[in-house]
Amino acid sequence: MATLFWFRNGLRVHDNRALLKALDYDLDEKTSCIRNADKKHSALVYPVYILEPDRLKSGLIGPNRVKYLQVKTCHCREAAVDKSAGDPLSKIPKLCADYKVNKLVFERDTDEYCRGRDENIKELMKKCHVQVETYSGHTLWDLDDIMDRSGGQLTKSYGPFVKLLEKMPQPQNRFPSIPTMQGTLDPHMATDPKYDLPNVEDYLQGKEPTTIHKGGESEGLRRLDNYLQDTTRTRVFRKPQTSPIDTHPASTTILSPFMKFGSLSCRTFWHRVNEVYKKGQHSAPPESLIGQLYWREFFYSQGEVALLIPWKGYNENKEDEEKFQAWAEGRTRYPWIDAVMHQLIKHGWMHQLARHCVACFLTRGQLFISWEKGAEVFHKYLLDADYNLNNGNWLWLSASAYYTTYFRVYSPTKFPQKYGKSDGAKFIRQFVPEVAKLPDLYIFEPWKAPPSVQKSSNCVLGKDYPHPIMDAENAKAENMEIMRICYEKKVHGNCSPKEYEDHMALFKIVLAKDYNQYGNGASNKAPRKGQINLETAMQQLAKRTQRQRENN
DNA sequence: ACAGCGGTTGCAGGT
DNA sequence: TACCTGCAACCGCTG
Repeated sequence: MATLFWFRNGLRVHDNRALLKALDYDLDEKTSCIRNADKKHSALVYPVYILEPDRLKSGLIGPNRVKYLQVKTCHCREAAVDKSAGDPLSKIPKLCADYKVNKLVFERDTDEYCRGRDENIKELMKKCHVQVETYSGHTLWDLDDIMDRSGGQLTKSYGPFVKLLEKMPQPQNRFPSIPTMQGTLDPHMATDPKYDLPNVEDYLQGKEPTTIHKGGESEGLRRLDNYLQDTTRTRVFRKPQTSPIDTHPASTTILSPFMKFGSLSCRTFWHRVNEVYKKGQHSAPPESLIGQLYWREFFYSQGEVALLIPWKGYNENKEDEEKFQAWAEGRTRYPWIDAVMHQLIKHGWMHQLARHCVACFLTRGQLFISWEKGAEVFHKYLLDADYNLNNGNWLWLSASAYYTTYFRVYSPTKFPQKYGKSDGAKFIRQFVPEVAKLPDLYIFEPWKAPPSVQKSSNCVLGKDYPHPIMDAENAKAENMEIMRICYEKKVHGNCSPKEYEDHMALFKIVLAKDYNQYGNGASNKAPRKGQINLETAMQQLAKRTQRQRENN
């Protein structure tokens, strides 16, 4: 009899509990040791990876991530992987029949779509009399254990969540790499061309991959080694202190794509970092390197949240749709925003704070367009695109849930200058050639360059380079006022279903931009100290811009 | 029940 | 350069 091992995430042979189980190793779960490492294998194991053409062809996945799957995603190349393509619901039963399999093993998935798909597979397998074994492995803790420990009511705040994690037993130690797969595989696998790696050329949509980032298990482990070699950097790592404009080298680890595919084990990451922490003082969550792993755990653990802020984007008018497209393609003519979007499209990776800037711009900052539309664009282009983490971060940043200080808005012009004018300018020049010749002084705001400078920089506004799609300061003031009203009426994050009707009624009012009705006057609460309505906000803005003009 | 506290990463203007 | 405050006053969680 034989076992089918289905690779999805968890594309690795190091610390792969599910794969070891499929190979019928006797594991000591307490010490993460293999008791019978030199065992003689009696059953055949067929590892498969199934490309899902519907998902690849639908345009939901860009060429960079498609290509990422083609590189040696894990050492299993040596073991040969069936190049199956098709819908798993029809493919898996067929593979089971072809290989005369009586057991299917895979690592449990974390997202909605995959969990639903896996439930269907389990039902099918019941009918085929194939036993199904699944194992947790993509997260540091089994997500069910986290939920149990929280008493079914999981906090929406990171701090208490970390306290919860710290009360849990330590993450399981990493399992050793598989001793050998020799003798377990169908001997034909080594020579039969159908076991070659999947050919993904068909799914590239005629576009060439442009990313500079490499994938694969070896590369992930090498990157981790390389980063941890600098023990001081590892110990003092504080995420908000790292820089979004550093590219060569980046100021963070860029291990997220490996974590997404599971070609680097989160337990390997956790234990290796903690080994370095033993060498001296170190930073702590949320800012530390371990803290980053806990953010991942946080968003994987979160369930549904109510989405009540009336973002634009679904009954959109033409103007909003054009603005959305401009954002998505890096044509807002705010060079920092466009540069980050071009980095996304070209390389498939940006620093977290760069993601914040463009996400803020699309949602509560400037365009007030739904975070879901932004999340779709990120999902298509990011190498590390992950349903839970992507959506969770968009909810956070748009202040739809989790994060509530909506009045802290990233400036599309000032933010990149925090890291030094010349370095910020260098980043923009890398990705927005139209403004590359502008001096550092004007590259963040080309429309402020005097005509002579525009001319000598081949960047004449309205001729070589269009004007911005809207005034960021005005849009910010207007949107912040809508957000203020939403928050005042508790139209955000998690609300109880019984409040829903009230909120729906408010939507209509907010959507109709009837701000003043719902500003100070119509509120049943006394106005808070300092509360302003839209009109006042606009007046203040006018005053500020007047002052700026005088100073210039 | 409710006041007080803490919250990964804002900005502008100051020392 | 690194840190301070004022802005206006949000939320979830804790005791």
